[in-house]
Amino acid sequence: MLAAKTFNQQDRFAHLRELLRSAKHTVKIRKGTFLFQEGMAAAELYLILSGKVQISKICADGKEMCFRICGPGEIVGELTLFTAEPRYLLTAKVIEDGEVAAIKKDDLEQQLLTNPSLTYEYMQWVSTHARRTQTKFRDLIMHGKKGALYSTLIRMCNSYGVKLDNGSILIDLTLKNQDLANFCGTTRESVNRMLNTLKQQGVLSIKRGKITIHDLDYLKQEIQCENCPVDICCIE
Amino acid sequence: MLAAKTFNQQDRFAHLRELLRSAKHTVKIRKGTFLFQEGMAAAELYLILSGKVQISKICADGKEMCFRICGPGEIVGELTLFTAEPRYLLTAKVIEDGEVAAIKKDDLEQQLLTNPSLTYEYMQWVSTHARRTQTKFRDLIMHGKKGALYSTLIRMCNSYGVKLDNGSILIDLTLKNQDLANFCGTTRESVNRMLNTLKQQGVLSIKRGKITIHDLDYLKQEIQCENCPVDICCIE
DNA sequence: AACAAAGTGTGATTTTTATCACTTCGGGAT
DNA sequence: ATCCCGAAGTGATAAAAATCACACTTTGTT
Repeated sequence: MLAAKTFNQQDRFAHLRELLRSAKHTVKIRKGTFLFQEGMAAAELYLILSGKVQISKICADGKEMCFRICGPGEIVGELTLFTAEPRYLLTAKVIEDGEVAAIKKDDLEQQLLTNPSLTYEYMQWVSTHARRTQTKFRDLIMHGKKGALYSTLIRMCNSYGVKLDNGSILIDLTLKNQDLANFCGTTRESVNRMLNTLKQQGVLSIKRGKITIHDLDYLKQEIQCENCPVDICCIE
Repeated sequence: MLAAKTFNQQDRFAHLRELLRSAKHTVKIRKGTFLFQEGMAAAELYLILSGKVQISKICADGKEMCFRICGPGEIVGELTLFTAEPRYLLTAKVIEDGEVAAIKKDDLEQQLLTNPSLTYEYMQWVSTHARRTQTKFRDLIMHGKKGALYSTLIRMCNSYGVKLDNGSILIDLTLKNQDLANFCGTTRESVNRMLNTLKQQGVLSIKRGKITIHDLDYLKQEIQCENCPVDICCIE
């Protein structure tokens, strides 16, 4: 969310982004550490300046459900805004060194409420986010695990995809089978088997941990995709 | 959402509700008809005055995923707010005769942006909603179909539950096995078998289509419930 | 009361998904 | 080059869930 999308769309959230960029307080983040963990009291949210952060829910039994992978320009911790006793619901793990700007939740709330153009942008942003989450989970639940994987791949094309000359789309993230499994709510082995079938069918190929989708339409067809707008059909 | 909760909580959204109640234009709704259907251009949202409306997504292959069942005091169609080219994403089917107040989307947006206490309440409302949706779908995906059903039952206790003298909780809705299946993303038969097992274990009982939960803790334990706040742990 | 319609309950079977237990591959580090 | 390690790949099996087919109940209607 609030990402500098690879598939260009004009920036509907210019004021909001600008405000966040003006934050004075920045923090370096190191791979393997946590920006925050679920349950922690939350007083700040973060704008990623560089590096990558993975947002996920960690279960009591060790299972992990991954929601998004955030890069430069994205905000994390936004779900704590406008809540009475704010605690992080999710865990933010740093997966690539970088730096974040820390924004005090209270300050930001103040600004969002008092600056009209910010108010408007924020409402638009939250609304888009709600629609996105709803469609995403619908996909994850309604067409079995295969549907969950296909939907995840389609959304990743929209979130992290780079269009190649030959028309294929490179998902510009290094993803292990396990990572993908965590996005879909399935197992590493299942993901592996499904990916290999798709490889054999020529729907995609994988090189050095990066997936290239050759036949996006095939994936869309299989989950009865209705071609929702790109700002809805992406990873959170 | 914005429901007059059966489990009392003070009304954090008093101004918002009041505004909506003041809408002049009301419409009678008849069981079996649709308040709106997905894909339709959306210019209004609705406050339910009486009757019941079911919000769901209908798939190309006939499958249905149910999101919520709304009664008096609840708003439907809110996902269209602050979107550029508004279309309903979901379908609202009337399941009990009643009446709704229709609110012009544009008017409401105007009010939400210009009246500060409304702005604040709306932001709180949307935020709560986002957290709720996220935790709900996490439950639906992470613990298999049994987890999906248990989570749905727990949330229904919070949304529609009436506490009985003996400590049990009556879910005050007439639900068919198929309805529950649509909430959980599973089949009627699976729901039936799971419910019967729970009956035998004394966890719940069913009388005239209404479920009473005797051992809520059992359900919570099975899905590693972390006792999130009631305003998060309910049906949308 | 009799009947139809809708919904529930259940066995048998198939399909999907997870789990377990390995083997193989590929890219650093020594 | 060789060793090592984490990840990928894969067969065998078990468990979970869906599907099919049909009997049984309940509910509402004439």
